Amino acid sequence: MGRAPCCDKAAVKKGPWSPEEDAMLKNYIEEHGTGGNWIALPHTIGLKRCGKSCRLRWLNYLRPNIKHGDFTPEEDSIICSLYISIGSRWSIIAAQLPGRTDNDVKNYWNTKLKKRLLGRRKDRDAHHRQGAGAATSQTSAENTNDAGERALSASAMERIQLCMHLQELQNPLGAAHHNPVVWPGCSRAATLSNSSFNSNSSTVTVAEQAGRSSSMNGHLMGAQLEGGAAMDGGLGSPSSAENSNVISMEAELEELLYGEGSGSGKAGAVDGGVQHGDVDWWSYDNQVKSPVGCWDFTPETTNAVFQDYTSVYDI
DNA sequence: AAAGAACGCAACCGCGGTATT
DNA sequence: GAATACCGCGGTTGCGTTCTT
Repeated sequence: MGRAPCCDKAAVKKGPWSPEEDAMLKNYIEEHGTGGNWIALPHTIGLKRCGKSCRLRWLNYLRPNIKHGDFTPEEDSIICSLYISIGSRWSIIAAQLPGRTDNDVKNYWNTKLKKRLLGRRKDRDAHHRQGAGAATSQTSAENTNDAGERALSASAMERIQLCMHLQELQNPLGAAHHNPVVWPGCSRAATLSNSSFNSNSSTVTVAEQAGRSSSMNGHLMGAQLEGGAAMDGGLGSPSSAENSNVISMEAELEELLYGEGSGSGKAGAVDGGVQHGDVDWWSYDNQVKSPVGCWDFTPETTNAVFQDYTSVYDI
């Protein structure tokens, strides 16, 4: 038995909101509140809109104190850091940015930040494929790579790349993959109240929030470690069995990230990890002054952000 | 100046979680 | 405990705008 539709699709208007509709909704909610029932609200007002649509319009546009326009470097920093930590949990990330909505943050990440940070990945991939193609024809290793790309969500891949970069900044010789930010199950849960990212009104337990959803959308753990090795959102250090799985996972990730025979996973890494392979795929433009110049803040700032997270996760 | 491509944003869709009956 | 209804979230789409050729 399927779920009943929340509204009569044929009877509701779709598409952009008119100023009149905005005014009706805004006036009513400011005067009466939502009444705790978004589905009934449009009928009450006389709007030919779906209740969900009204809710979205209110939350993303009409609500007081909504901030529109450019994001500040501080906001960029928070978004990047939280994305690394918890992935595409936009509502949680937006909660740390007063006046920003999850939709705003999501759009900003997808259209600006992601491109800025990962824009060079295509180049790297193209370069990698070209090299592999020159050595052999379609190898099984390459096929494995492709399968891995499918298995790992884009979100997970991005987080891995970002974390490796940040860790290499902090410790160029260290194992970038031993990062509880990427492997949240490896460390104890901690709250953002210890970090610089807690809002005035709410303290978000990132690990809890991240583990709350059984689906773990876009999360590496959910995608790759289901079964015996699954690490369930942070309940202590992994067992030795888990460790061995993590190690094999790391090997797999190295394979995915750097290709066959990458060894330590640092193949081609130079100058504090700016480059992987032959492409400085973290750089945004040619005027990069620091390895993270694309973020418009200094390596010190970046390290501070990372330090926040290492402390949050009690490394 | 025109056409096509790329971009950015608002809105929609579908699903999972949770409260209620 | 099961069925139902609603809420909230993340992913995706559609379309207007801007940029490039």
